[in-house]
Amino acid sequence: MNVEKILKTDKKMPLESRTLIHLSLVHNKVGDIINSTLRPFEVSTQQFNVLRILRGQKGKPANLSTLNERMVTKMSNTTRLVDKLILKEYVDRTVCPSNRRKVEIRITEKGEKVLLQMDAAMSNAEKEILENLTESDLKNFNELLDKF
Amino acid sequence: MNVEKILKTDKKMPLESRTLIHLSLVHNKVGDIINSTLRPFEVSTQQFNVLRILRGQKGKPANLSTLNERMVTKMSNTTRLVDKLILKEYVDRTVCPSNRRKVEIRITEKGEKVLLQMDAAMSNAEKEILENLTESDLKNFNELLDKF
DNA sequence: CTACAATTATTGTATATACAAATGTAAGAA
DNA sequence: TTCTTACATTTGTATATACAATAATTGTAG
Repeated sequence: MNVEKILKTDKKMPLESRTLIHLSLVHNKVGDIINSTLRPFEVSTQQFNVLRILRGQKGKPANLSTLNERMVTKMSNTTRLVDKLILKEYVDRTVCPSNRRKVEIRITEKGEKVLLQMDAAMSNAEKEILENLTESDLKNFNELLDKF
Repeated sequence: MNVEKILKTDKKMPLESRTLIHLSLVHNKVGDIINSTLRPFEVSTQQFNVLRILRGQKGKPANLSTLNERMVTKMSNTTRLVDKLILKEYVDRTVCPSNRRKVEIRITEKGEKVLLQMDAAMSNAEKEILENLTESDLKNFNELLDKF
């Protein structure tokens, strides 16, 4: 990915701005690939993330705040995100008996099943996205990301 | 930025997935800072980008496809993005006389003026975002981004 | 010249997201 | 108890974005 070519400019950009633009371009490219990987399953990236988090709970239900902590979205969106997953019967939501302000969200059998299929597709997508990076590149890259 | 801490998990993630999540987290953080930097000026990041591109044209008008090429948005959104900038009187749009399918979009005096103020704010934001990265980090980082 | 295809931009519509306000529940003080 | 405050989630609303359909103009084959 060449920034100048994509932006169709030959102007010399300051390294700082160039870095942030570059980051954005890469993020977009990655996002596009992930979106189109998940499209056949009719879930968004965020919905996929919710499903993964719920599976990680290993039966233990998650409430909205927990989901929120581990995601990028805002609270209000998480509610509606879960609404959509419920419609697809991938998760269920019940009021928490010990504290009725809270909700308990769990992945369903059906949810687990489709999630497995998504995993396979996503794993391929990841390989495709990162095909030009060696393991040492990846480590290096993560270290740099840590500095942000 | 520590991925595991942010996701509040102690699970060992595969390096590949971790990298993509890490990238997303950093991108979000950067986006948040940029958004709040631009908020006082009541423009979105995309609107800011349009203004910068138009200034780069140095008087030469840009049409929608040109803007599009240099941005991440879709065509239809660019139309509405420009609509909003016109409302603020930061740009103007006229039908291209030589090819009436096209439009000519220019930054106005007023637009140039506020853009200068935004530049100053953004330059500070950039410094803040990148304060922990050395010049060699930045070069290194850009090289790695090129591999995506 | 006419008909059809290609180009450029806009509009319609559904979905997504941000932010603030509202709802319902719990916990603590007077 | 009742009042107040804090908590967890949901709803309302404005704005943003994606994608498909449409409109307007130009280019071109016959």
